[in-house]
Amino acid sequence: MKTGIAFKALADPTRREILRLLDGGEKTAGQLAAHFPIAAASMSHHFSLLKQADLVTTRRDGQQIVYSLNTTVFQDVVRLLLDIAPRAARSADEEAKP
Amino acid sequence: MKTGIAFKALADPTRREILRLLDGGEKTAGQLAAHFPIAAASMSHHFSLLKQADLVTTRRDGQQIVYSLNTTVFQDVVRLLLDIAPRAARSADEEAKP
DNA sequence: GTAATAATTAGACAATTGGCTAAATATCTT
DNA sequence: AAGATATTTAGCCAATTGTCTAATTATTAC
Repeated sequence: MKTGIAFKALADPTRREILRLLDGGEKTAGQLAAHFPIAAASMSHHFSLLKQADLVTTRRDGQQIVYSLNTTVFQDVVRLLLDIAPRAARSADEEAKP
Repeated sequence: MKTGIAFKALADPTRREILRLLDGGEKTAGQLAAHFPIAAASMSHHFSLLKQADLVTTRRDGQQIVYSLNTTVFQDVVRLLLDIAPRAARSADEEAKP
């Protein structure tokens, strides 16, 4: 699994925000880009990283590329984070859904 | 909160492993360093980052510096990750403790 | 098939990163 | 106070990162 890449992907605030937006439902590259004061090309670079990490999937819809959150892999990452420090995580876990 | 820094701290495999070791209990800088094929000074740099992110705390015990996992902040990070994609996280969460 | 729109790729740039060695600091032992 | 041990700080370097503009590819509309 591409764990390392996933953590790196999460290290950037823009990419975290992209994932946040995608959790609300799939969006086109353009729709996503509109949320940031960054050149489209730079956004594309972020998309590429997220894809490498398998955190998002894409499909083409005509002229547009539609991005979706890969929930499966996102879940894997959460689990891996919990694995790093199961003890510490335990109580966060408890509190997460009371 | 220093969220961004925490995610950056997690982006490096060496640092993730340090946290993993610390989840087993506090350890001195030397004990931690012994687990890696990296110069002590380089390890010190990693420690410094983890401290900046508040993921570890330190105390001096004679000649040694003892590192501990800051479970509180680690939990915060887990929560923040869950916040990025609550929908996606939900099922990971479910499965985490059956 | 030509022009317009959406997105990506290519190449350049400064800034950051992770590693190193050497030097500095802090503590303990004698 | 001098030497040994543990750790950190200071510089240095190559590799990676995040951004940009310009050029390219893919699709749609005329």
